[in-house]
Amino acid sequence: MSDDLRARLVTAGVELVAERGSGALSLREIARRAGVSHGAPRRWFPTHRDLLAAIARVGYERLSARLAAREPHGEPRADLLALGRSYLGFSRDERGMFELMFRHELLRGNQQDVRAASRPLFRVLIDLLGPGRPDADKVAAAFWANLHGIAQLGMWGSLEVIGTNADALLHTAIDAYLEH
Amino acid sequence: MSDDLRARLVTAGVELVAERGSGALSLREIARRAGVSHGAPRRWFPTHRDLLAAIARVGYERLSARLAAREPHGEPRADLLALGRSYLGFSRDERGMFELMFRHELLRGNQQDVRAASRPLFRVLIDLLGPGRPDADKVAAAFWANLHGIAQLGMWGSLEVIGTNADALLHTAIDAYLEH
DNA sequence: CGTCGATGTAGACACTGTCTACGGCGGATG
DNA sequence: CATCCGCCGTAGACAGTGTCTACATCGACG
Repeated sequence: MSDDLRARLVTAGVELVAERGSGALSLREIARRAGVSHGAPRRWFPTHRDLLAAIARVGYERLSARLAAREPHGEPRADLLALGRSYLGFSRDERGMFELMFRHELLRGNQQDVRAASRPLFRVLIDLLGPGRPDADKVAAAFWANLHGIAQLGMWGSLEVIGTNADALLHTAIDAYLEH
Repeated sequence: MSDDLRARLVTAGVELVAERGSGALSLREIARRAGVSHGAPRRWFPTHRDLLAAIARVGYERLSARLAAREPHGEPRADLLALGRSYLGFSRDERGMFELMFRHELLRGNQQDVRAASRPLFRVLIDLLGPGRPDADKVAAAFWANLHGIAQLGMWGSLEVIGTNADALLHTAIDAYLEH
């Protein structure tokens, strides 16, 4: 055995991205942190990208957990607000991980992980946004996109420049999508 | 003279990103394409990041031009649709450039360029979305975020998986933001 | 004509991801 | 018990990268 090293490499990457950002995730640095030589990761991950994808996967799980942790009020507006705040809060608190999770190159072979992570989010959004509509899935996807776009804008500081913040934009997005 | 080389390096980068994607923009490859040694760019751009930022800047200009090219119909819904399609079309046609333009590391010192590029877009959005509202700027920003999020989702193929497409999501976003 | 600053060259350096040969160790097999 | 064999990590090589520094070249100007 064992895939002990495999897990150790992933957690080393998770720590690294939290401490030093998504730019510090070189293969050799992760190996160094895990206490092995630079060739060792290759036994578990064929390529650097695969290791990064595995690290991003725990990001998806953490985001899912955070979104699931909220308890439904029953009132759509309050629930949407709580959900959106969880999402935006994650993008703020785990910024490096969030960047990693949605890197273009990584999403190539990883989009099924994204889908798996966003499926529960989707179901909740469908319940909250359009319980009877035939296009409820489209509405949920569009709101998802809105949420993600707000997170992005907030992350690279384009919002303070305009004189607003992510929470205010979340409110106006909810207003827009809730006016049935 | 001359800042001839400066311009040549930028256009070399623009060609390169169009042909081989945003991952092919190494400093040395750009220099090679411009026909100079790998040390030459340093005279004009202190660092690799600065060169990339200059390349992204022509992307901002192209996007602005594309958005400005549309002629207003006068009808908000049709105008929003045309505007959104221009944005989404750019993200599809100039994918590598679009990725480059919104890279996290680049936007550090470049966000004023983003702002300059998005200012005209903003004004149009304010006119179309909420001509009389006090929170018109927030509505415009939120719709901007929605548009951008849709472009992102479309780019990494998450939409076909759900069984929809960017244009359909654009329609539902417009529906949401145009109700009242 | 001589000097000097600007501009590009060439090489070094540390670092990266990938590939390959090798060593050691444990467990299965004879 | 002895002997393989396969797994797993090591170590070095290789090409490529961004940055830095010494050097060459060339044109303008006093």
